[in-house]
Amino acid sequence: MRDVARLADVSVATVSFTLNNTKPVAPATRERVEQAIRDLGFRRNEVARALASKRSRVLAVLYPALQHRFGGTVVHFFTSAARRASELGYNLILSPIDNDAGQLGDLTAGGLVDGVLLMEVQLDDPRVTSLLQTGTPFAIIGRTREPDLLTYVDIDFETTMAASIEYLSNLGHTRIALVTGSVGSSLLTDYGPVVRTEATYGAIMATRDGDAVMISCDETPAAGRDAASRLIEASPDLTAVIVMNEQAAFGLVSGFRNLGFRVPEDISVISMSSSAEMAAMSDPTLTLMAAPGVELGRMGVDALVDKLEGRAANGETQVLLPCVLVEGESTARVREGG
Amino acid sequence: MRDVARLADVSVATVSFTLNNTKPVAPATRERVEQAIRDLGFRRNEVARALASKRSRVLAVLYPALQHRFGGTVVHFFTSAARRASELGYNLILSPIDNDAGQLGDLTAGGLVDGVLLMEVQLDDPRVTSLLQTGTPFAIIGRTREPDLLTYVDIDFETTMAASIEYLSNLGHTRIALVTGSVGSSLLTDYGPVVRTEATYGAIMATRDGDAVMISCDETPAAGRDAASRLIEASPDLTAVIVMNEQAAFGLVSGFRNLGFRVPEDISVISMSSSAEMAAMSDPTLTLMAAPGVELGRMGVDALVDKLEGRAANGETQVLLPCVLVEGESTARVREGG
DNA sequence: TTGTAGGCGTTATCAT
DNA sequence: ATGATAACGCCTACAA
Repeated sequence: MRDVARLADVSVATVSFTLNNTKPVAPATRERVEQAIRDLGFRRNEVARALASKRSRVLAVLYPALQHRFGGTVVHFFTSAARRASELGYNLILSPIDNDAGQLGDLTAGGLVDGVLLMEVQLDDPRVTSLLQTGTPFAIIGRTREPDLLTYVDIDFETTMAASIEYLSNLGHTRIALVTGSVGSSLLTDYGPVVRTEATYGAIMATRDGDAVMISCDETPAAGRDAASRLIEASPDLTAVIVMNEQAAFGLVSGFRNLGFRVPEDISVISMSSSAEMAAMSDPTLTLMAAPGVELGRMGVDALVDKLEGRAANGETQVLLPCVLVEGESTARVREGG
Repeated sequence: MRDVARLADVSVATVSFTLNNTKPVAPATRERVEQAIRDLGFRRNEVARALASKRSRVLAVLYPALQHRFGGTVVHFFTSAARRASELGYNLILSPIDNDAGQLGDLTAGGLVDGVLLMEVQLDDPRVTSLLQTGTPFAIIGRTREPDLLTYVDIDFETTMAASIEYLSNLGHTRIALVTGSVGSSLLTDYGPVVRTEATYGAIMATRDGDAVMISCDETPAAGRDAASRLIEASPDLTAVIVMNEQAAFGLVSGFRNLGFRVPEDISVISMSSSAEMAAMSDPTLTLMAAPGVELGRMGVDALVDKLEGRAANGETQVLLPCVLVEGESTARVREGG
């Protein structure tokens, strides 16, 4: 930068001003500076910039290293978030964290990270508390139990569930079961997506004829096959299933088939909050409510950067995005007498 | 750090020395310093450190934003690489890049990134040339056509293919076909995994009885179903298929089923360089050669960091890892008379 | 073994 | 509109 200043015959300050548009610069000098920059192939040193400005323009996305989803949604999310960050002049660092404890302190305390994107948040998440205490700016992908004062971007499970039931209803289904996921059994009661989905399902079904039948199973195809049996046992005449368990959805379909039920002729299956790539791999292909991974990534970054740049005008940004219906071959009008 | 020095009654230099083990420090003073650090909850500023030492301890993983695989392998890779980086005191930033062109210059020129991990490299990759020109330290996940002078970590497709054929041979199969993947048609001839796999397949089959039958199709289940027909047409009496196309493998199985061939009774299918999570979602579950995503991530980072820290003793690090066989339900002994 | 002091390359304040 | 210059917080010869 000194070299640029010398070549353009101005001071380093002026170079900085034109580079950042931080102060008015005469068109003539600006041109000289830009020419010099071009001639020298100059790139400003981001590290020095970060030190002087006390802002590194680096974001971190925190996600649980174990117990993660393998679906295309995660990759979509990462990619989208990284791209949006890049567009806004930021970089995105990946931080898989094992325990729920305080190794996130290392990141932010080091000054390398301006803000944090928190994934797979629990309803009562110790990491949120920790981030609040250290005063680290952060945005949540998901929602805690009381998210009113927090910045978050989440899937609108309530709307999505309503739309799923509505869709099946329009096909004539009344006996609609719900299958959710679990990892071990501990997370069940504290995992927002499951809790909200089950609550909404229960509430809507209560206003209708059919019984509410919910079960949950591990996130594996094998568990899904097993779930099919349990489902038939619990509700022999069901005609439709909503599954929020990407892996189990596959097992469910083959489980039903093994039990002599055809999908979709006898039983319709809809995979909720899944990815299109996954759903297409099933045979028959699954009708799904596609998780908005790309949008979540983009809007999560937007929300965080807004906050970092003091643009979070009125309070905290809070966004809810519904999944979008993609029709596959796993749903059909209810059979006669069903 | 000034505060720490004052509290411990030493100079800032001494604090730095004990923090970095960069010069011998008397046990007594070291203890005082560490106590002071604890008392003050001091964290050294990584940005300042980076500026002064000219090393940011930040790595970037470059991967094509579009045209990416959705399998669990990518997530495994990212997670493993990020964790290993963290263990070594580095951070990993995610850089999806669109065009093959020079936006990677921005990254490295800014001084924010010490080194680069290059994914999904083509046999003749312009990015490699670019990185060489700018003198950016980098390690490749994959191999170029002439990788002798480069640092790389790649799947050993040759060994994996040999093992796959061997496995099927031992089950009595002789008529073994190969299905590879393609995105559009452009990448086919310049994509290392496909080229090496096909070459090895061809070479091995040439030494055996059975004809070599290779086809390729897009990375979608639908294309896989179509491929099943083409395969039967080309080789009506085949008894086994090796698929290096995770998505198409699913379509292949259902395609065969639709054509009246049972898997594995009539035709065995083995999915090469896939992820266990994916393969388990098939019904029947797929026998696979599991891609070593975790190992690739770890070793890729190791290779790069070795290079950065001048520890790349004798020339460039070059690692080849074979996929490991995981038996599923999609392979069986060849049927009588097959 | 420890201290002193000069950078590292920008930003930002205060003059001019 | 532009220029000097003091931070920014740490590392690292060089001295002691």
